[in-house]
Amino acid sequence: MAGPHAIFPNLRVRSRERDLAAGQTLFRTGQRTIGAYQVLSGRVRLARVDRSGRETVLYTAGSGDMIAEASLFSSIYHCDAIASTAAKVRLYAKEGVLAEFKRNPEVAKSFMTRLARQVMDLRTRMELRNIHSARDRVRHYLALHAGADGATVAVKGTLKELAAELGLTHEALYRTLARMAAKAEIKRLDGRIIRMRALAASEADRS
Amino acid sequence: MAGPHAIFPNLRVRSRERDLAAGQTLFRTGQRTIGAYQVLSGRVRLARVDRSGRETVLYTAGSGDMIAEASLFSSIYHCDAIASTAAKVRLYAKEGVLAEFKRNPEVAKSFMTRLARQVMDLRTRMELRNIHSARDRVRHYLALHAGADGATVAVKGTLKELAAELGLTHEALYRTLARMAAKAEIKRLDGRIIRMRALAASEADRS
DNA sequence: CGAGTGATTGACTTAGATCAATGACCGTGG
DNA sequence: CCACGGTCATTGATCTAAGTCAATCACTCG
Repeated sequence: MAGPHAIFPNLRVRSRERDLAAGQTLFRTGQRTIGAYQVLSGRVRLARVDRSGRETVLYTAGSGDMIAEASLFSSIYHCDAIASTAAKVRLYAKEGVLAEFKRNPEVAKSFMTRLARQVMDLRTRMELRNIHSARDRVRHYLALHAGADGATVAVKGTLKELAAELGLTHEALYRTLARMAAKAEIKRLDGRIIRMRALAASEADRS
Repeated sequence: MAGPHAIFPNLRVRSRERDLAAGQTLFRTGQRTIGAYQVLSGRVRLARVDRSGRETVLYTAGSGDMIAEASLFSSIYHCDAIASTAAKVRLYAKEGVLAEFKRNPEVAKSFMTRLARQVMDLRTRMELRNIHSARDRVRHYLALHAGADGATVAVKGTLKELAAELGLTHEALYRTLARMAAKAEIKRLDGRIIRMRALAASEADRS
């Protein structure tokens, strides 16, 4: 959970913090947009309610995540935002941000950069989720997150969190890592995972 | 596949079409960026090659998808782009686009809008992929894509494509739909799926 | 009219989800 | 200072839904 860094690091865009109790609504579909938010702590879910009255979760934002970016370019919110846990959020007021974009193209550019990176990240994650085998998913993740040496992967946060990011149950992840370690495909030291034989890892696949 | 609409509908940003043969490289990691591309037909994959020489696919772009948006803000490409099939792409030259952004904030804004929407879309898809049960995944999808009446879902493309989007095998999708239809949870007419009893769909879950 | 593809269904297998239990750690309040 | 409640890490046993392989039928396209 690296402490959430500000969305607009370079400049003082008008922003305001707000605390939410669990279950509290941040905004609702149809309300006029006042800006985008960054979740500083806790979890906030975006959801839509269909005609039948049941809620469909679109996304659950955790610490550091931004929500309602698109609201900067729209006059009303298109989904509801509700705090799933007690949470703290920072509001970036729409007019302030847009005015700053117009005034200062560099800020607009850095925001676009941020969005573009997010798109890439998300696509990468999607591709990961398309891999069905837990082992291959882990391999893919390790390959993508290897440090400069191509072998060492620093695990940020807990393994449970990693499991969630990989779309696996934590048990499945533990087992997969254990099996890979048993086969000397990886080694584990404290918070790091070392990929051994990054080469030639396609054969010898008996459990 | 709905004909790909131009990325910059409003104005004539310098763009150029290019045809790729299957297997042909569009760009490689480390090359200087010349711009972003939109895939007009065929499929282009983004991939990284790890130190061991094996390729990890980050994303496969189909007709209408944009790739390398982030390259507009970076001086080098960070992954390889290779045509998986014969393909046609449109290049939006970096300088032209960036200059236009600076000159015309509205264009920048519309591009940001596009990126923001993409982020939201991707997050929504991610949330979908977090659902493990095929049936619930289909339900979630239907709820999200219901038309104005809250019940009718127009299926764009083939069911196989839908299966891919849902992250299911086509067999699994066929079976799930068949089962839901058998239980009168949905009805199917030509290309549409009608959600019956959108309400009260949580009980009665025997196969 | 055959080749290619989508849609569909059957049979079988298995990987991963689920349920469950244990040990290590950690902070905290009494 | 230590016992207790909570969470993470780990492993075992079991079950089932979804993947895999395979076959069939309907269509469409040259």
